Amino acid sequence: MKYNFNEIEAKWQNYWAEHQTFKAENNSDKPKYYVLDMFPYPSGAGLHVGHPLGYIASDIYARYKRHKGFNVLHPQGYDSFGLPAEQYAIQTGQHPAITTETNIKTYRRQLDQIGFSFDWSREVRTSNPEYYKWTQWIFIQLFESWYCKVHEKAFPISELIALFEEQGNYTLNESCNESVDLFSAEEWNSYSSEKQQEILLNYRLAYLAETEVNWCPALGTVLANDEIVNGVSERGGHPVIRKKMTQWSMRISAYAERLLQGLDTIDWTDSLKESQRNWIGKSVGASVSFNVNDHDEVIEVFTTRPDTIFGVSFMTLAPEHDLVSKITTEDQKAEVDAYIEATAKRSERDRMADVKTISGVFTGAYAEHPFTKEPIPIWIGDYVLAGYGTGAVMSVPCGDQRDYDFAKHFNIPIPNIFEGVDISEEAFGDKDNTIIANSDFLNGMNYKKATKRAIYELEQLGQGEGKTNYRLRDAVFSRQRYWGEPFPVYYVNGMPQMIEQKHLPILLPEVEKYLPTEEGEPPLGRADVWAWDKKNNKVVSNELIDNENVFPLELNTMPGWAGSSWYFFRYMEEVANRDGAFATEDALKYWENVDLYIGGSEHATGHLLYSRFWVKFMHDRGFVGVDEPFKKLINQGMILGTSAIVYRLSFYGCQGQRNKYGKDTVGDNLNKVFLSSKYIDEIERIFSENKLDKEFRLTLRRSKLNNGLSHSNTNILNNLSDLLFSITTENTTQISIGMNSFQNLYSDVSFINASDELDIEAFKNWREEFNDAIFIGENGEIIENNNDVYKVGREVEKMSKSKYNVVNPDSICEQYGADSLRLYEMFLGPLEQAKPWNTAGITGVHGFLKKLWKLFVDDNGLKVNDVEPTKDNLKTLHKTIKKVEEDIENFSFNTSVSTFMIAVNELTAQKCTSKAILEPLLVLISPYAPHIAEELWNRLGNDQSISTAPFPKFEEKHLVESSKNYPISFNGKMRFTIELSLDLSKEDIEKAVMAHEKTIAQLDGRTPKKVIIVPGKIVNIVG
RNA sequence: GCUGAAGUGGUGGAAUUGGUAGACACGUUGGACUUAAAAUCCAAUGUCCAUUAGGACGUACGGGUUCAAGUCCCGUCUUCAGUACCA
Repeated sequence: MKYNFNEIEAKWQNYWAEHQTFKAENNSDKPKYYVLDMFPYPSGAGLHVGHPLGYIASDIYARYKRHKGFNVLHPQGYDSFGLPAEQYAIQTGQHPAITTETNIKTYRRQLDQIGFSFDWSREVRTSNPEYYKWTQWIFIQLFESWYCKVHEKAFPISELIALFEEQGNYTLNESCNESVDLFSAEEWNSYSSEKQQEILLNYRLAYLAETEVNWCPALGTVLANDEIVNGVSERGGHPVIRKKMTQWSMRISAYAERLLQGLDTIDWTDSLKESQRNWIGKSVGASVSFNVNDHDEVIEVFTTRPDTIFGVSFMTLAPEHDLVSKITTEDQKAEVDAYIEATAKRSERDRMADVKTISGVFTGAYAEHPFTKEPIPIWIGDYVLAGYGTGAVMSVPCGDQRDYDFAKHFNIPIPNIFEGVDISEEAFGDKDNTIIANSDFLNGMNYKKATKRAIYELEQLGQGEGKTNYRLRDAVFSRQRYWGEPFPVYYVNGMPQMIEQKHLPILLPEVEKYLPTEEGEPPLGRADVWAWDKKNNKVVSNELIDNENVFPLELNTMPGWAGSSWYFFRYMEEVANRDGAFATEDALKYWENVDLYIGGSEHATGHLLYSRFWVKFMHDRGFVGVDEPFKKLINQGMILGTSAIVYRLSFYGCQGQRNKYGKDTVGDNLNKVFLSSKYIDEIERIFSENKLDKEFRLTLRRSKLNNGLSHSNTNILNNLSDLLFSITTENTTQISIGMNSFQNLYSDVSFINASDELDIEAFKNWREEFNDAIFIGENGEIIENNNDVYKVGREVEKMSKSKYNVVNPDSICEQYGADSLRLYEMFLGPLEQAKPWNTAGITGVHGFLKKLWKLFVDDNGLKVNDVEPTKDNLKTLHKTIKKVEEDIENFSFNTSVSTFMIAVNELTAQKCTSKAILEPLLVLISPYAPHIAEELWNRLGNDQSISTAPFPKFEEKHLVESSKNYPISFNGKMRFTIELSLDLSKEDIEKAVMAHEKTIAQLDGRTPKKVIIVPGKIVNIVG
């Protein structure tokens, strides 16, 4: 009986679906375990073999945990709002919902055929109204909250209002925008409701503010920093400019410290935590105010080195700094304006790339040193960034290399305030070995002490204080797009108002076109029915807007990360109970948070930071019990494609006589010629051995080679010469060939066999331009009727359509089966590592599955019986149990596949037919190759799914050995092995080894200086 | 620049605590079966020297510690990912 994987896999996929085998229970005596994948955006291209890698790993873990007696939640869904469907809608007019639905169908079919143990009954889609209702609800909660820095916690805004009414804002410490003025309780109470709302906006965690944004005119939308790659939009590569706009923002900066501290409580990789730490960018130091001479202005700076305050010899402002225009003197105005204009023209990209050029201008103004009262010249320079800190720095050239370079360049004095340090060549930045000098009351102190003292003195003067700065900026939350969550917001006199929870969801309106309006409004500006009737609590036609009862609704939509910041809670709730809340209290309490999260590292500073922020907020407000969403996180590495490259001659150098009609037919066939990769390697070798310039051309002449080169192998060129002349017309007398004579073209990888040989017929028929191609093969033949083979060059790079290296899982499943695909993806290498896909290798794991099958079934049917297992059988089984269990716990799935292969090879050699061995083996394999495991399990007479079977128990006693094959080394080099009993003492081992004939031969009469014996491991003889 | 990860046969990769480097698989070569191909099975396969026996070299490069180093320490180079001229 053959291993008919197609039939088996379809059978069990249907069985699992029908029996809801993987449905999680919210009431269970078992311990819970929540395994989650980053849900996919359903793109039109469907899945390629790289996508399921993480899903396969998480599925193995989920299935393993079920065997281990856990109640496992392993759901899946779709991040179904997003730009591609909208772009498609703009091009074709098809509603994004339809595109999305179609794509989801494809995804589901592809996912199903791989045999995942997802609980689809809990599926979520972020674009479903029943889902985004709760995204809108969370947004409202954020709007209705403020952050108290004293309690490090968010509270309802109503409590802040109560505080304002009682004591104004003089005494409060809360996270708010910088611009808020101080007011007393009386003043607050006297403000109009509008003014109060305006003030409150500065405190809300979701707030409306004018922000500088990355505006992409071509897409008509704002982009996040991580959506911009090299200064152009990630999608489409359009230019991006900076622009001020009124936008919804999220006050994630309030949570900077907690997001940082929380990293210590979760099991993520160091590199990922480090990314987040860098992104949050905490630096501890002081803020210092410098009074500007002859002005009322004060320059605020942030510094991490207040201890170097006496080393300040100038100040530098960002060219965009507000004070620049106020303090610049008449004399310097022209120069300053010119500089500002020049900077504005340079893109952010230019400014960042060009680190070496030092530029700046003196403003003519001076600030006063807080302690010495000396005047300090104020400069502007583009190395100071407006967006970080206060956009101004106190420059200490002796302690900071950039300040040093700037001072040197403009001949500004560089006072030395470090004891015993030479600063004639470069700045001294080593704060751990610093002793301060020439600094009044700081003299003789180290960095730590001087910092404390400087801050103390600044505080006495009222010109500074200790301060912690974070790089993390508030996150812009508005997108000028159609296919996203609409805001539950309408405007009364320009002030945003929330729609009450009971009227949610606010459904996305219909529009005729999905483009921004001609006036530059977002696509929702095209909706005719997009106004809020406050009396009747419903969305009504825009014509009814009267700004008394009917008001305009928000035109922006939410960004992609809104829906993905909380979806893991939605899965916790069974569909039947989903209406009343985003998840019930019981469900949240039972499932808590995600135990294992698997996904790509590209979300390190986006999704993974935003969802932590939302969860912390929801925790503060008591909506959830946990304050971190993902306990353990693993990033799967990318699966790369192995492109196949064919080399086409592309000629510039042919000479000869014209034909009798005077027509130039010289070499006219050569541009159809493809050379096998051997020739390319050889020619490259000849070029490098002779140190030839890339432009050099080898000259091939008819019937003789004349290139004047000394190299080891001219045969290949002679042979090539013969071949090429046989292809060209009679008139060709000379062919020049160089490194640039080859055009590297991609072949579709499906035309390549396991030995890198091209299927020439398939390639010729692939595209018209290749129909009459001529191939020169590895053995120096012009290929006709399989007389030679053509080998392609291979290159590992990202899978992409244009490189024809994309492999689709559908064809793999059809040809080898889902179990082979699953095993092979794991077998490729460590989960977290990037690795190339090469379909050729899949025969290895496929062959393994066939061997496994044959262990159970032969031509007469099932051959498993109740015979007593042998010692060897038991040893193999228990060795395998131990290794596989350790591997799964360590996410080392590649090595367990090898372990299975070894086990099956051994059991085959042992001719094992014992059910006591083979049945537990199936359970071990079932997380990896569930279909074949179910089938054989079923054939062994089990009527329950194998997924309910307990994981086999490892028993040490079967692995206990009585003897060991000792490696005997001489001076650390292993020479031979000796089989010795493990009971022997050190002395006995030494005796046995020294008496052995091979030892005597090896020593050749010498007496060893020393014999190292590690019982059970090794013997090393020195001397 | 900084941070993080990595560098092992022709290829993907093993070696989890310093103890037989190259497991497992692909590919290659030879053989069996077959009219033939596919499939399957058997054997060999790090490099070099040697008919054999055996030997030398070998985990990016240069040093070091150790009876023993892919693994630990110091220095250098290369690749990949992230990032911020961050005061």
